[in-house]
Amino acid sequence: MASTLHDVARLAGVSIKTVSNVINDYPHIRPATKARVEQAIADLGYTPNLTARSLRSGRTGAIALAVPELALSYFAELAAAVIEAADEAGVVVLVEQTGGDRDRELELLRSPRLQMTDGLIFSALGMGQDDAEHLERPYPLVLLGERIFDAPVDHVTMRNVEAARAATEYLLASGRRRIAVVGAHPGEVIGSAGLRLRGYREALEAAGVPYDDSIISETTTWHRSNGARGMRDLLDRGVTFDAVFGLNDTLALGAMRVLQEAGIRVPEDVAVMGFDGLDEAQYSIPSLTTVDPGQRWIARTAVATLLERIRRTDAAGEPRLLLADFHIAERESAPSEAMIGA
Amino acid sequence: MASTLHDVARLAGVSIKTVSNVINDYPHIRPATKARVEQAIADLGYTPNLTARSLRSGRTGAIALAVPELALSYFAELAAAVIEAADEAGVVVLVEQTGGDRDRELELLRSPRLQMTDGLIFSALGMGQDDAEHLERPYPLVLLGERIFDAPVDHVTMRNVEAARAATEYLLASGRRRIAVVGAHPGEVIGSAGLRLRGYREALEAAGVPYDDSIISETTTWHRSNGARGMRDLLDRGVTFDAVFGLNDTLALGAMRVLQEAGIRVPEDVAVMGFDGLDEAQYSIPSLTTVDPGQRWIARTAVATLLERIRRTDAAGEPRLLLADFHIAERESAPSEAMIGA
DNA sequence: CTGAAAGCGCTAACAG
DNA sequence: CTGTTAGCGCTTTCAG
Repeated sequence: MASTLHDVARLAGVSIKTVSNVINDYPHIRPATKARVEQAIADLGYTPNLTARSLRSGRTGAIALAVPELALSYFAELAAAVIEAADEAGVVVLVEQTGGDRDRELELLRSPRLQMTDGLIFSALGMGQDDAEHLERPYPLVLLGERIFDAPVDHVTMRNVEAARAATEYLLASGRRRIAVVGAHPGEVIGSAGLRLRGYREALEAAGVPYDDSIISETTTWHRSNGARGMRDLLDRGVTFDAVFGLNDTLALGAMRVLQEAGIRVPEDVAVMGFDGLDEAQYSIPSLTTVDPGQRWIARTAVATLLERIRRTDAAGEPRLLLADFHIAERESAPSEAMIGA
Repeated sequence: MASTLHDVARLAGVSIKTVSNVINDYPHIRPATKARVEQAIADLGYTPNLTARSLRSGRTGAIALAVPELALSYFAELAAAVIEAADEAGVVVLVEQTGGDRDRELELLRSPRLQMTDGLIFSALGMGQDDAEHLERPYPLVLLGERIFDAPVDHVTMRNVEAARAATEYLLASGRRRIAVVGAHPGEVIGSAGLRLRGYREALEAAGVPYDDSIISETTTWHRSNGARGMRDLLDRGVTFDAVFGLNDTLALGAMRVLQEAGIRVPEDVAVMGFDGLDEAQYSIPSLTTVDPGQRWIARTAVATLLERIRRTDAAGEPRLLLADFHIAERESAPSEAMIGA
């Protein structure tokens, strides 16, 4: 079926090595020979067999990306950015879904399937700090997410605490004092929820505003329905608040919907702030003010770091922690002080 | 580094063939031998080298999925479903993004990278009917989408015309007569926009409602902002309508936002209908009535069909056209007749 | 039931 | 500048 180096060599009347040289454009080849070989390649429609090349070189030209769930916008956007960055580097991406399940994550880390790739970008969600050791494998790995820190691997992530603190400060600066939270994880310290809640508390404390857990709503997963449910809980409790901080955009959008159903005006009665900087946050009604934690930078940096590790596997160097810059995307659901003044 | 069959064979004191037999659980092995080999495998932490296996067998255990853009919810959900189905079959998925660009789609079809996979699920968007011939390749391929029909490949897709017709009939049945459309593609006959518009026209005609192109808004791409812009156009034209059919959910959501900004009540003044059955359509305010064209079925069927082709590449059989069932997901933005009566 | 050996298509020493 | 050759690690006849 497909032609091989031998076929090309035979047709061009040269040896297999010469053909190989042409393909990998080895510098010293007589132009005439080169032309003859190229002609033969064209005639046969020859393409090198990548599997054979992989076996020989130990490189596949593919990387793996593991995320909890592609259908979650955050991970879809992450995957899109990773694939784009990889494509620019001439590398393809194999995408795995773990469902955010610890066992499946651990299983993936030991999976022989990973041999089909040169390295892994791993967005952990189910695993916790105690599982850090499982990340130590003789295989290029870049960790994303905020479930595990100080593991012996490169880690690209966002400034959760600082970004959540900035978001809360923004709400405080706009005059809000009773800021409810949707999406807290019971007792969590590390992890997106725990860290963001910490940033929230730090901002309150710095401003001298008391922390009140009656306006903190907890949920396990971060789908839109959870944001809606969380807000319903808050309303049912009969507590008062003048702002809501959704620990991610999806939650904030769900919460905003319930607010509006209840006849509460956004932002006049209650301001809403999200976290993630999703595309769709621009198109809700009202559009969602959110903190963009630098996801595209994270994707690009993860790919660059992984490829770097793959290239120089020998001179490993210390594992690095790389943190993205964040910024607040001010929109309608939570205008800044200035806008209110206007 | 990694141990090989030879290492295992040496440790177990058997030949390499015996080890291979154990791994591929060949039936007739003496239990004692088998146990000894398994012990050696465990001791060495041996895992078979998949690249070598691929070279030998000609199979990679991976398939490719090409979509325009993962950040579009529709394709993210499609990819999630494809990966899940593939995973159940023990196959991994390499995801490529084409940007919906014809040249990149054609390039992908000839890409040597595809050798790293056993087959391709190809969601074409930029290519048109005239490019059908390019799909005829000596490589298992399943086509998705509605840009190309009657190509010599398996094609899994939705009933665009019928589903759009049903959506329109639903609006007509609920008493709407002036149904605007957002997202039409100028002059398109085949393709999602063209086919869905045809279904729309068929329904109007059957009901004796005149088609009026002053309430048809055109757009090239199908992002949320296009839906918003389309609706603004309609409002600027000063035309009247009592319903909007967004040719996909994203457009419908964008359009709905603009309606509400303009103080037009949904569904009281204008009903809104989408197309795609996206998860997020459940969480908008109001929730979006939409037609679910059977995307999950499409994903599962595409994977099953592709694996089937890969398995029996010899007895090819005729290319098949597989069409998903659709249904209308009735929600708040467009209540049915019955609901209005209630 | 198990061993020996060929070869998938390619790259890279090593010769010439 | 180009040819020969030895594997990468595995599967698979073909013998025993």
